[in-house]
Amino acid sequence: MTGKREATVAARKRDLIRATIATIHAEGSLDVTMAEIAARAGVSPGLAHHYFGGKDQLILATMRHLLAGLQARSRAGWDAAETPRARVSALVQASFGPEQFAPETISAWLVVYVMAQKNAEAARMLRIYVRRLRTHLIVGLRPVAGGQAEAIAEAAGALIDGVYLRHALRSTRPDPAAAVALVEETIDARLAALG
Amino acid sequence: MTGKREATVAARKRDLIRATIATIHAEGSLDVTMAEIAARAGVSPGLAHHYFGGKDQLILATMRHLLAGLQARSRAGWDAAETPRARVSALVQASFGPEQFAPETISAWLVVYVMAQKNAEAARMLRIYVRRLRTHLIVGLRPVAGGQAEAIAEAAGALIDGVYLRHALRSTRPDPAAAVALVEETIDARLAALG
Amino acid sequence: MTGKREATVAARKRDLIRATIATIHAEGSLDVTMAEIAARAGVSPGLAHHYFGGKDQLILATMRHLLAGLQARSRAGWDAAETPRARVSALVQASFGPEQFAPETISAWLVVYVMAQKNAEAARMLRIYVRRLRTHLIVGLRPVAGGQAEAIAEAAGALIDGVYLRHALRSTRPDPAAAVALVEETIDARLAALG
Amino acid sequence: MTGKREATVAARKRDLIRATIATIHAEGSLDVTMAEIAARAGVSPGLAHHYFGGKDQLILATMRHLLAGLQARSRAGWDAAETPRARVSALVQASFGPEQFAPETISAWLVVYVMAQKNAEAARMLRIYVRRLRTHLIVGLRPVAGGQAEAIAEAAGALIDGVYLRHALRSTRPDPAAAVALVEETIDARLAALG
DNA sequence: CATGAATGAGTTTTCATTCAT
DNA sequence: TATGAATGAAAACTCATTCAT
Repeated sequence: MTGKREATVAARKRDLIRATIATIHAEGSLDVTMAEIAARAGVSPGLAHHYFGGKDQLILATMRHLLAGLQARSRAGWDAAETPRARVSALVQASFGPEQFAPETISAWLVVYVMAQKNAEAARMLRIYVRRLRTHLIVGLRPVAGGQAEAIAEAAGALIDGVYLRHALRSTRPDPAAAVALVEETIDARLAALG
Repeated sequence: MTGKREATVAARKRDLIRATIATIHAEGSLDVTMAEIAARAGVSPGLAHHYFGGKDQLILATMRHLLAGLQARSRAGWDAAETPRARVSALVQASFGPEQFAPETISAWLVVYVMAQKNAEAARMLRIYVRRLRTHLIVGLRPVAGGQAEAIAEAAGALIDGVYLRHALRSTRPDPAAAVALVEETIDARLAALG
Repeated sequence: MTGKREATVAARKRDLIRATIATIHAEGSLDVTMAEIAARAGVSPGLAHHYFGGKDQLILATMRHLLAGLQARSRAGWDAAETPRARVSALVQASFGPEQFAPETISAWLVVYVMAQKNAEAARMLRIYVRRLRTHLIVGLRPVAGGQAEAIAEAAGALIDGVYLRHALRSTRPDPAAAVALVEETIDARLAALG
Repeated sequence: MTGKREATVAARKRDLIRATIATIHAEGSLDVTMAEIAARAGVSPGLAHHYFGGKDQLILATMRHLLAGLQARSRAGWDAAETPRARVSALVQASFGPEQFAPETISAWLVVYVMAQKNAEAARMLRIYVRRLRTHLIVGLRPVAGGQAEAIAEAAGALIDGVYLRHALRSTRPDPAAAVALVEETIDARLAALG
């Protein structure tokens, strides 16, 4: 009985987070109203509050959801890879996975960056993500790039974010393969330039 | 007579645009009030409306100001450069010039990307900027990169944007030299990988 | 459950419409603020918006309320009357019924005419009212006035509106009986002049 | 020198009053801005203030202009008429003279009635007009209507105002001849009904 | 006298949040 | 729990009026 209820609550929360992403994409900014999100999730405006404690909390929860999804994908690919270079590729591919590189998610990411400008918690979470990606890239690159691992990791990380940013402008469907190729070719070139 | 007046008006407008950038940076988002901007510019809230016709128009004017500054710098560097490769470097350096790569400007750029999600004019202007940078990069790269010019231009453009985005998170002073080096090294690596 | 709630909502809406009429009368013009109306209705300023969607919509709803009241009265009198001439009288009496010819309503009518100058929907509604009154007057007058029915209907309609307009200026209590007499005597005279 | 200046001042004032009428008509309400009126008159917003002392004063001056025009016409017709009945007709015709019955003037009249709801001076002026028209109508009607002169004057006055009001709704060009006929026929009928 | 830049008070409108049911 | 009616604070925007030039 409680179990079922809790399941329902969790489902509602998930619905609300999904609705938040969808609404941000539809609206194109953080200027989304709780009423709009709630309506899209099929619940009352009051409920969103009740569950998350406020708009900021809901946005943060959404952000956590995005980061968790990205991290899960990264970890899975990382664990499955067998060489350092393959581990780096796994991180790149995770960034452009079907769920992460969807137009809705891209819009949400952009908004998350904006939110991080004023919300300490959002900034903290985003910094952790950036640092973690950087650390993993370095670990993966060290065996093949040595002392240049940091620089290449830096470039690769910025490049991934840049590709996201540019797709925020496009109306065309994002092409994950092209995005991956762009980043991979750049990493390869920088590695080749070492020798 | 009129001259002096017009100069004053133009000066006030410039003040307001500068105040807009400063306020966006201070506030960290597009959620800045006209009153706040006006106060920072030392004018009444009503004046910003009077001059620009509304908040959106003021933001767009600010955007135009940023793009114009960037373009002026790019053009100057481009014209002064003597080799194709040097022209490409000029574009990169223009992107990270002291005014463009200041924390205030970085915040404003981020906001502009967000605005472009819902404002058609903002999207149009941003797309023109992206296209122009791309075109120039290709022109500069063609002699040295041949058929790979497009791919490298794409990577370089995304990288520049990515570096900006990452600095939007940092509280430390942006380091133009490091940013330029990051991009230049990547371009060099990709060019080297061709031969 | 819902029934009670809906009743409350409908009641609040009615309150707001009544408050609109009262405020227009007290203020003497369309220059009434939503805050003023809301305060008179005992609700928050935001609620009027929530319910009606804006000031214009609230005024239009008020207008609809006035026209509906007038029409209900007209129809009842019309149906109860047994001769054509009596039907005409019923229309005249409806125009000067206690609710329609109250000072508050008179003020509101004047404002409605002004609003119709710029608001298409208001103009449409007012034109429908004028046309409907005219049509009914003609139907009632035809058996007794023949080909002169149109001209007399026109005069009677204008006279009713003129009496309203003149009472908008007076501070004294409107006298329905005198108003009815004025119009009736004129209609009688014009009918008498036929034969 | 002063003469010329004063002539210019008077001309500017006249321009402003005409611009006020035109703007009220164009805008369809009292919600006209000083800036709009001034622009239409080809002067600066500040000048309208300087000349009239404020918006209310300008509107009142406009009202005075309308009433003066109407009265001049009435007096001229009255003086030229040779029988009591002809004097009454002169008043009716003055009300529907080409300048008075123009769409612009009709709009302005409506606005004047609205203004009289809250502005004491406007109400006073309008009441004087109504009383004067009434008095003159009675004087003209007395010889032919005896004790019924008051009642007929009342009806005629209300009818004139009603015809104006109804034309405020129409988009078609007002037809002075038809308006005069409507009122005249009604007066004739009421006079005929006496015998 | 004339301008029009500038002000700031006043109004509409929006929306996160609360709370009675 | 869940609703959605209601609030009220905050923001954009308007415009009569002022005043330095």
